[in-house]
Amino acid sequence: MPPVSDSISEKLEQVQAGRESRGQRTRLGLQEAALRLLGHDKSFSSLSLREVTREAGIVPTAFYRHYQTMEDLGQDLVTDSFRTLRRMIRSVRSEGLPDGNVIGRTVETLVKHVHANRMHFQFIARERYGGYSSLRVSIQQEIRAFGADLATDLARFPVLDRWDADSMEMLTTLMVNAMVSIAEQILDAPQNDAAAEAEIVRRAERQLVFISLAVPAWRPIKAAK
Amino acid sequence: MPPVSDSISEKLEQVQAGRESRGQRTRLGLQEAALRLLGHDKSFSSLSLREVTREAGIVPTAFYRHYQTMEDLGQDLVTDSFRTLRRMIRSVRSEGLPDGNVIGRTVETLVKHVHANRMHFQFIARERYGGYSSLRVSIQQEIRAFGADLATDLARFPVLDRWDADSMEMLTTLMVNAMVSIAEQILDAPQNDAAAEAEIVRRAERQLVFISLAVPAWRPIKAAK
DNA sequence: CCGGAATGTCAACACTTGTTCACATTCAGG
DNA sequence: CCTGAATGTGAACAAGTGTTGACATTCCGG
Repeated sequence: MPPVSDSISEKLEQVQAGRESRGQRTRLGLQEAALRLLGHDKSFSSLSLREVTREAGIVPTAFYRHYQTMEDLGQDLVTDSFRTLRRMIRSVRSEGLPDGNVIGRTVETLVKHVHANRMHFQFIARERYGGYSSLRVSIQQEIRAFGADLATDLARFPVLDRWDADSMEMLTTLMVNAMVSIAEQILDAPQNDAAAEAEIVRRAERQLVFISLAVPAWRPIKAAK
Repeated sequence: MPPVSDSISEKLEQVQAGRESRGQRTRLGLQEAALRLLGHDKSFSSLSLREVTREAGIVPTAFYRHYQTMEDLGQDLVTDSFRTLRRMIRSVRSEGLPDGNVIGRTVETLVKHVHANRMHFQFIARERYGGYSSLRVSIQQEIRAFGADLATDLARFPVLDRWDADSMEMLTTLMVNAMVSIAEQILDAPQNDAAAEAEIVRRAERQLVFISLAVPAWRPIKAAK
């Protein structure tokens, strides 16, 4: 169970022998090198091709065997990062219907996954509004898709299944924004500071509880269609 | 009434003659040049010293007469951007107590000011989670301060004046996040597309109304102090 | 008006960058 | 096994970068 490469191995469907080809391996190496460099303060857009290849232990020209430009590498990172995100929400969904406090469990899993995929989340946070515009729109699209997923999940709740699409979208964007904010706070908090992190979690849960309080009071205009 | 320089002229209190000194002028020129370049897709961190001086119509070495490093220029831009933000909230506050729908007026003023200071807001959005870490923390501090301002404003409302500080902070961060999100959406929307913008405003108002619906249901634990 | 501080200019440096080309190595399949 | 494709390597280029030092200009206060 290699810790990272499985996210890649899913990608190649036509390679019958489970081993990744050499190309795929260094391709992955480039992605990991970029993520590693991103941790150290810089943003992806201010990351040079040579820097990445150097970190990946490869000569600059070899880069072109895999990507035409740095922007393409970024695209790969976007899709990969959101693959892990989707996996997360899938795991939450599979834990059955709301029995305990859903909010607490959701926040907990979110935090756990942010830690497990720290660099991917960092990349997303940094590129969401900075750097290459193509990456920006990709990220926005993926976030919207994530919100849609969340909507189908929420539709299984007692009251919400009667809501119109517009109201649903409003609620999900509100929650997605909250979750994004949580992830960013976790990333900015000092690592291995359990107290600070607990405080963040506490506040996040209070926020979500507060939001949920508005649900019964909302009158979704279903006839407006 | 020079459109931009007034935000700077406030700065110099010891210059008695209303005219800015040559130094202040080119200093301002550098800031404007940076903002101008930022509009064209790049982020501040991936902006070279020479690029800025070139845009400002100045030789690279002259830069050092005003700033020690690009990061310092960024700091100036941060404080300047938030000066306009504070001015905005002040204007909303001075419009008297809540008579009409507060939410509508707030969103409207926000959108107006985003347009009036488009490049400043763009800078903030881009650097909030990218690039130089020193700028990141400055921005976070300023945003927190903005939330505190909002809290004192909200404390004049009937119900909220009984809330404890913790609950107040939760509410303000929720609203600030919403406003930040609005600003970012406005920035990303195609300019001069009134329809798209109206849609954004509509959604934003619905979100804020929704949030406000939770207020009566919330039980602030004041004794928890 | 004049002398010193503030500001701006020019030339040069040592580096890094993206991209190219020709050449070496590795690999997979007939 | 051997051939062609995939992948990696090395040298070289033109251009851009941050920073330095010495020199010119502008400006303001005594």
